[in-house]
Amino acid sequence: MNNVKKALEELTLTEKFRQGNVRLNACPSRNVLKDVTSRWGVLVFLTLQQGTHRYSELRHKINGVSEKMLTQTLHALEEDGFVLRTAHPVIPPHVEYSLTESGKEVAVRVEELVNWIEVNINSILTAKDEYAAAHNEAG
Amino acid sequence: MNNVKKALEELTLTEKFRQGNVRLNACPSRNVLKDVTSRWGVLVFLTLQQGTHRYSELRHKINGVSEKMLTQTLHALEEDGFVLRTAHPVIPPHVEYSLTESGKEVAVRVEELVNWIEVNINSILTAKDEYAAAHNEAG
DNA sequence: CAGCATCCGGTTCGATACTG
DNA sequence: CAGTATCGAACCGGATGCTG
Repeated sequence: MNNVKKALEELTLTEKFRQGNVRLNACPSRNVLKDVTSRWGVLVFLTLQQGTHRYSELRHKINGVSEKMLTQTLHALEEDGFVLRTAHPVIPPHVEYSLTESGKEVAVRVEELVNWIEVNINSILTAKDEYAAAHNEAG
Repeated sequence: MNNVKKALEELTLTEKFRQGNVRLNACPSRNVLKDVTSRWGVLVFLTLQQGTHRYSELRHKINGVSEKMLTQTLHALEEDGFVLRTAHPVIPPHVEYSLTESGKEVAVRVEELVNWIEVNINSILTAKDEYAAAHNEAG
């Protein structure tokens, strides 16, 4: 089946990455981009840009995120070198997340994008209404 | 209009489900943000920023996108008022997609983000390697 | 050429329950 | 508090058939 074939190709890719220093000509930036622009990745950047946060603080501020997805998102961004994880060996556990230097670079660009959308959300919604009306006039 | 009123009520309901919060202002932008930062949304912005494209051209340039997802993405962005769809009534069909003014505004910000990542992809990958090494030193 | 409708396997998401 | 494990639900993406 195609599935097997595809899985095999992906395995090969994974192994290339694992074995280390192979710089693929295929764009790895798309993988990083996927982490950054992921649903919760964006919100993590926005939140951490305002300073260091604990896990529970992130969970509280990023409304709607599940534990699993927050953990998963933080892991990915940590692996990409955008987020720094600092675990204090105390009981109860105390873990802090902050942006690295490169993380801050990304964050300002993410913020510019989000900021534009928030500023223009009203005209966007208006356009949406008009679009819906135009496509639903027979209603 | 009744449509607007009803849409507003539905929006409020959606907000309650999505956020469980009273802040009506923060949430619609999150929906738009989701469209913009979606996996293929980003690539559509980047491609259309270079000019008008036909459906098949988009499908060809955005490597890996399926027909269904491209259609779905274009619909969402059109509804948000970022993409303009122009269908020429000829046989065979000729449909062109381009960015609206607000779409262009978004596109430049998306491009800045992507551009930074592409420029810094090497140091990001290096960091990734180091991270993997540090977490895998036992072999 | 540019879609839409549908089915289906695979992946991802998210709530719950549980661990250290 | 900060996660992990698990399972059902939702979503993604390919294939196919049909339309104009």
